[in-house]
Amino acid sequence: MIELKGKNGEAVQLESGASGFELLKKTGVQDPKGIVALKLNGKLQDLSRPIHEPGEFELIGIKSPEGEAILRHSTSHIMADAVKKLFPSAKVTIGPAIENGFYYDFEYPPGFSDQDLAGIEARMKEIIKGDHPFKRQELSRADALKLFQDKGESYKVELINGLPEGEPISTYQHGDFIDLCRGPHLPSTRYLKAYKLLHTAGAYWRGDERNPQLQRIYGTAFADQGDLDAYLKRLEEAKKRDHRKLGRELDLFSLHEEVGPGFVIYHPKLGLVRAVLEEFLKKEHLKRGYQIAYGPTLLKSELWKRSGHYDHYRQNMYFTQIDEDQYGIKPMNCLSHMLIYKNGLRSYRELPLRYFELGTVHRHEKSGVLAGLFRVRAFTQDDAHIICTPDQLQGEVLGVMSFVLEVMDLFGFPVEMELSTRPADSIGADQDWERAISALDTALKQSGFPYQVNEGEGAFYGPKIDIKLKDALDRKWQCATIQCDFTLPERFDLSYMGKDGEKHRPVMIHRVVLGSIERFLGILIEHFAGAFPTWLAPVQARILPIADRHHNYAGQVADRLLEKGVRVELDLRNEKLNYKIRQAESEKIPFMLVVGDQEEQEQSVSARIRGREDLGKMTLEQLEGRILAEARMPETKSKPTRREVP
RNA sequence: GCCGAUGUAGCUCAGUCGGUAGAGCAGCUGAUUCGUAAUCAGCAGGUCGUGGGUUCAACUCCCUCCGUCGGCUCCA
Repeated sequence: MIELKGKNGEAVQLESGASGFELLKKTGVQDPKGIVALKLNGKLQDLSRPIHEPGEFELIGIKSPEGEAILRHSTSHIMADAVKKLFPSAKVTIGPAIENGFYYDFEYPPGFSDQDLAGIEARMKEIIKGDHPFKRQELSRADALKLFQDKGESYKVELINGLPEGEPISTYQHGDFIDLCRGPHLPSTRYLKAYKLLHTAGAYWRGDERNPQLQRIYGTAFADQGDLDAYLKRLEEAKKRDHRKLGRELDLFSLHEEVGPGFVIYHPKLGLVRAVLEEFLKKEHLKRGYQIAYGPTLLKSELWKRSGHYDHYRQNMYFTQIDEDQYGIKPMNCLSHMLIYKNGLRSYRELPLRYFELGTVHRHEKSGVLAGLFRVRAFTQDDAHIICTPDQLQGEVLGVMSFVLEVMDLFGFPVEMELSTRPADSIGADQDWERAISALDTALKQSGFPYQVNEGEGAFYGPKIDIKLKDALDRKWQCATIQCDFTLPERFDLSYMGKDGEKHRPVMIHRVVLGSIERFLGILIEHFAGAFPTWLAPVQARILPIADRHHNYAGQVADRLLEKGVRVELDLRNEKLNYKIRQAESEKIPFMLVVGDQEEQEQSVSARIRGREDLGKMTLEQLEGRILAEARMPETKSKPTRREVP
């Protein structure tokens, strides 16, 4: 007999070698069918596996994150089974659970189309009905190789050969379908109640574009139909908020085949939002001791060679010729800022110098990655380069982090942080990289924020902290980034006079807060579903007179608000109030101000707020107070920085 | 760039078996002067993404290219 302890301290006596099912019975859990696996001493395993060791156990419910992952992984096996039955020439590769679902990659040169999905789903249904248990088997490397070689599953053979010595090799079988797999899995196919295949896609074997392209099928599965429906509804909701759709409907921006892919045309409404956002950014940067700079779009290729961009970033750059010289169109804003710094002798007393530029950059992105405002070929960054002494580096990184957090907080976005280290294609000395990484790492630790490390994902000139925000639909977006750079100061021979009267090398931080204005606007559009907060709304109030005889008074109300800087529009069209309201609502205008006989007599308005009901009548003073409170540009809590003559 | 899908009026979408296009909304004109999500009537609007091919005849079938969408790789 062995003793197992549950999470809540309950002890269960079990015969050594008994299965998880027996353990399940002994715990007397309410809904045994809702338990899909077991965690034994921290390791997940199938319910069917025998238990030999005492220790701690945890029952994994189908609705828990781990349970859902198991459910989805098993669903991918069942789908692979169905695909092999319908398309016997398809070769299986890998099929993991992912966030919100799963996929399975097949080598199947004819490719699957979305029409095939219904057939595959139907076949899956039959397999599920068969109530086949998932059976685990461990086998020797030689047996495993033979098994999959005989089946002609060359990708599985490659995977087995890649497994480290000593790692147990296991297969899972349900019905007559066997797959190389670590597990664990559902007890049987019947546990799968709610699933849906979503779409097909191409994907490279092992994610490398030099490898053959496989056919991927994405799907998802949930514990019950309700959860699946809720998820599908969320996808629908996301579709409704798609900034490309709203961009058209709200007349915000457009992209044109005749202009070129990835080049955004701002319509006046989004132009206004952008202008307000940029004003906000300028204020916040000035407040924090940044100085505004501007550089040209074209710089001679010689300069890009010096910076390393020509050798390491050329495939993303555009070049052009002027007279005898080749010029590069800037993909980053740093070079001009380097030249500002170099324009004179610098003293340690001047540092840190923080150059801020709303700089428009052009990058040659692959055609397949372009998407609305999210991924474009020309975009404007709220970019800055901080040049400081090595001693100041840590503090500056922390300063940028708190800047980003304050701004994200103001918009109401939660954030996540990531640290990216040295990539394969990079420049600079090892020791500089180490110093830079440790500077960022220390700053992160000091901030107390949890973070994840992405090995080899840094920029070619230095490591970076990426800050990702989460929007209203819980989707993550890369916006802010803080990059540490020792090599550009080296390449441009930047220096400053130290206290000791010697020349020293400064370090540099590249950083953006919102990142790309285009991307950030796209995120805002989706986050707010097009209903911008009043301070950003292109039109803040619209005045809706009931009949022609109220036009004069409507004009007076408009003038009064206009004088206070409110963005007001008059709807003097010969239409019924209902029509005007409907239109103002669909244009997401925050304040709708109805004026008729009563209002004119009382010198008031009847206000309606977007998405809500009638607020009732209010005097013009009340109205002004209310609108101005919402229309004022918000500010982060940081106090302005003093400036001294160095 | 690669895999798959897709492209008809400003927008959303019909268009059968191949016989050169239709609706709603938006627009314009007129009537209506109206109290919290669409007043009525009339008019106008399209080189069916591009170029080529098959055919007596192509929005429809085939090929090319371009754009877009979903992914892969990449990324702010």
